[in-house]
Amino acid sequence: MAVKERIRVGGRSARIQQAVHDAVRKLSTPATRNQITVPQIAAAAGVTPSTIYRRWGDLQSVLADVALARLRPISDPDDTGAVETDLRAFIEQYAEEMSSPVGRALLRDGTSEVAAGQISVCCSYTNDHLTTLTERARARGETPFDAEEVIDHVVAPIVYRILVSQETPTPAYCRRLLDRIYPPT
Amino acid sequence: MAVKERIRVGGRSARIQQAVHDAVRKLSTPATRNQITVPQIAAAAGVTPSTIYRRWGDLQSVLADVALARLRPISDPDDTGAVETDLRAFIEQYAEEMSSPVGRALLRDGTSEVAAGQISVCCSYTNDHLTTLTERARARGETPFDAEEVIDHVVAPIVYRILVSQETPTPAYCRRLLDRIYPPT
DNA sequence: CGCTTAATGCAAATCCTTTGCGTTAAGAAT
DNA sequence: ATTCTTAACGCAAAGGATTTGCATTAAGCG
Repeated sequence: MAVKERIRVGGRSARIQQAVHDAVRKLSTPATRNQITVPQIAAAAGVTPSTIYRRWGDLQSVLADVALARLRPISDPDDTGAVETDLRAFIEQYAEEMSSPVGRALLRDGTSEVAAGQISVCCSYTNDHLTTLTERARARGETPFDAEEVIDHVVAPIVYRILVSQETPTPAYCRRLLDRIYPPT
Repeated sequence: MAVKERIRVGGRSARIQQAVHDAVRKLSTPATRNQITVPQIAAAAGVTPSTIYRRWGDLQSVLADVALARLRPISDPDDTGAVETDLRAFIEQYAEEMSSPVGRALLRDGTSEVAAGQISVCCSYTNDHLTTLTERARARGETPFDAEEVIDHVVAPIVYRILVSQETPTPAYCRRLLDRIYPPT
């Protein structure tokens, strides 16, 4: 179930959302992560379970929401001065972030939105970041990379390893993937 | 939770397993897929819910078990006589199968297996199939493809689309990916 | 300041899940 | 074939989770 759009952004509503997010983070130790329940979160956040059910729908959506909020800070990839190094830096950071237990959980929660055919937000974040890099490149007068190709042949393999085959993508592995986009001279 | 190994394979145990599988399939219309409950399955299968909980642990595991049983028939990729067409046929079938609600659910269930560092079953199926194809190629005296490269640059993008960006990988898209392994002459 | 209404709290009702215990039937031994 | 052992099952009660109706609170607005 999707998270409700919040018409009212200020005051109590925002406070409760914050309290719930904090509660989830506090309860999200690696050991207990799979046993979190809505009533637990509610108790830790000082609200009633029904509030959470009404606003988020189910546990999965709460976790996904928190996961997304937590991914947002990556938003601004470092500006290294050149598009190739920008992309390499971003991908390395992305792989490291997503490989961690937290990142992995975030990835899982972010992709487990079940309901409608709405686009996964954690996917559009990645798209946004890549777009930022290409625009930056264009502003510099550089030839930008093909974002779709990077998604298919760099991001996708990294995510596949993390999510499916349960291997950790090493920096060396990431570099090898990137060498397909920017062949070493 | 993993499905219990069944020590007793015949008789009542097998009958119930079959009944539960049939019940899930019968209840798995695209519309109702997300609202199936264990008690529903139990009722349709003519058993008590506690039986299902004890044997499978939770709803997720039941669905995963059924999904796996349903995907097993893919096991033997068609033999088209040449390694390239073998791979192309397999990938196309794989993409189609995994794009379906059932396949998608399997991928999800496969990745949501949290417990130990055990390798995901649906991942090892894929590995097995690719190994089958490479061995077949070798037996024919052909040069086999690099399985890891196929995973990274063909399978991974397909899975990423299904799982993360929620697009359907079209046959044309799959062919384009495969053209990187076998460039069109 | 008062009005309107979305969001929350509370509590009851419903449904899902777990668990203890007696029963059934599969598989092995006689 | 019969008996024995025990895994798997059914039943029912207990324990949580989820849903829902209704009263209350507090945002946002004129």
